Amino acid sequence: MPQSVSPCSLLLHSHFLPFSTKPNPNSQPKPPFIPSPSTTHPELQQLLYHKSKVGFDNLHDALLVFDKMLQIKPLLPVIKFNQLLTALVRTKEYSVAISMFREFRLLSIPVDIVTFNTAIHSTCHLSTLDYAFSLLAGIIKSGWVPDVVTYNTLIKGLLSHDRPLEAEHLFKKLIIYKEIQPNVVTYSTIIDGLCKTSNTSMALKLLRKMEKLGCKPDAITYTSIIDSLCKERRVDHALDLVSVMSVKGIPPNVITYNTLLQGLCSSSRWEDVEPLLSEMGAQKIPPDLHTYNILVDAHCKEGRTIDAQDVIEIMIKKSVPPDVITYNTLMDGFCLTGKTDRALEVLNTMRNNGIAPNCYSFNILINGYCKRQELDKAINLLRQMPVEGIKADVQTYSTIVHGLFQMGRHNDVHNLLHEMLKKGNKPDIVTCRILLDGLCKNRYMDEAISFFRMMECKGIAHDIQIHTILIDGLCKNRKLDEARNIFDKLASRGLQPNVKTYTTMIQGFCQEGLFEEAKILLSEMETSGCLPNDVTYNTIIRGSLLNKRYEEAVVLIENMRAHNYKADASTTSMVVELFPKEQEEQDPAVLAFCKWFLQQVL
DNA sequence: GTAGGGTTAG
Repeated sequence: MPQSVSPCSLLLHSHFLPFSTKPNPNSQPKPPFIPSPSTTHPELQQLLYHKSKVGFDNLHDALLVFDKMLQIKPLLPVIKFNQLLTALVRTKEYSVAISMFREFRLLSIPVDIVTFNTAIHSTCHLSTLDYAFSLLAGIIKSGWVPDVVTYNTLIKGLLSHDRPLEAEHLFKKLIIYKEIQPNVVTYSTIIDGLCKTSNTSMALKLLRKMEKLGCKPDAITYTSIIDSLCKERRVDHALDLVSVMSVKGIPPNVITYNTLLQGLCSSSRWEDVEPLLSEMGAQKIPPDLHTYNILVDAHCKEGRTIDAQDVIEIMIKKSVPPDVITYNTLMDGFCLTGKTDRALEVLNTMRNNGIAPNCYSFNILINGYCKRQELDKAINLLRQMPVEGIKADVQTYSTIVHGLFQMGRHNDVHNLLHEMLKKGNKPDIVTCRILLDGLCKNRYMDEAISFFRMMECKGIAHDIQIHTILIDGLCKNRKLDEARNIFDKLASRGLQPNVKTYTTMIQGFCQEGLFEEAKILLSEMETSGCLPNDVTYNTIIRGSLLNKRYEEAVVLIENMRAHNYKADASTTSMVVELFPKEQEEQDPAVLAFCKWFLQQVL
């Protein structure tokens, strides 16, 4: 016989409430929800329907509803309990949803395939999928039949846990044994998985295949591929696909347009932004919060914080109030232009507008301070975080550690890393990169090499950036042979050098007078399909000057200009330095080169 | 009543 407070509720209260009772400051004030003995069944049922769409405001409400439901005799239909679980999923309380599902079973509350599917969905959001598959076994053992939703959920779960091969295997098995008829969600899920693992061409093939098999793709199917094409900088292809959608009578929605807008902005296709926004207007698709946030971000990344603020003004006028992401983006914009004081003002503005800063907000500002070498201000913010109920994360600590290393304050690094571990933050690959880089930059080369070996043993050194950092450290500390040794082993380790890796090694060769080797590596880089960037050109040009290869410098500079790259400050100042101070000491070749170069630059 | 797509930071 269920009590007024079920054992499950007690467990949940004691275990989860400390983290979930804080009211959400973003939500409008609402009358407190307390289902009382006078709450009628129809009221409760209506509330359940509503909450299954929007989620609960807090866990406490959810548990009160559950207790109330248990008191009703005869038991409410299964659909109502399913709505309760769905509401928990909407609140992102996945582990609570699973506990509650188990409670259903213990209390012999009837469940159906939808209940199981919702439980599986919750499980897929947690760290392990084992329970999801045991639920699948449970469905079959209990005599139910898993449906297409069950399998779609599991496929998505496998994909989001980085297990694409198992997802593919499951999909193929389902087809072969005719367990289910895949639908548009099945195909869209797999297409998105392919897109997110850089297999866009396979995704396009699957798109054609599903159509051939008579399954009509929808806007979501196309949006996944459009996003992938945009991220690969194939924006024109993405635009073509939108035309295809229109021809096929699949109208793009606001997410499709936002995806494209993001693609245009990241590819600096500003001239195409206005027309896209007009098209949205013509299609009667008003911009949403995401749309505005993309625009704010685009302006900020270009240093146009005034335009970004104008967009925010428009948002407010159009009743699309800015959220924490909007303000964080603006703060980042101010930090990018070195205006940390303005960024701090934004932090206060958001508080005044009733939007609570989150961990990101602090991380952005801390990063801004670290870049300006204002480490004490960064550390003050770190101390302010717990006061506001925000827990610093691994990124907060890594950012400050990076800043401390840049300032040469390696003694403070030690303490901060200890604090980070003590507070339960696990270092990630970025923390490792920062530590390795910091050791190299602070001339702890032997320690850096030992740290690298330790990472190798733990299996986390398999990362091109880690190798590049070590190669750079070795080169800068005049250990070219060791650097070269590691560089030569990259391919056999299955690592592909990137622009930075090549450029670092080229710099190493130039610095040691091995200009021929640098040139060979540059051509190797080009043949491998890795295009030199502005830094590569500036590096090898400085190398050619350092090695007195003026004629080659001329060719390289012309090459660089043909690619629309410019000489940077250090290349330019190097040329200026070359100008002999005394007329009599002039070397005609040097002088000719310098004159030519300055003509090019000025 | 359950499943699939888009925005911020080291």
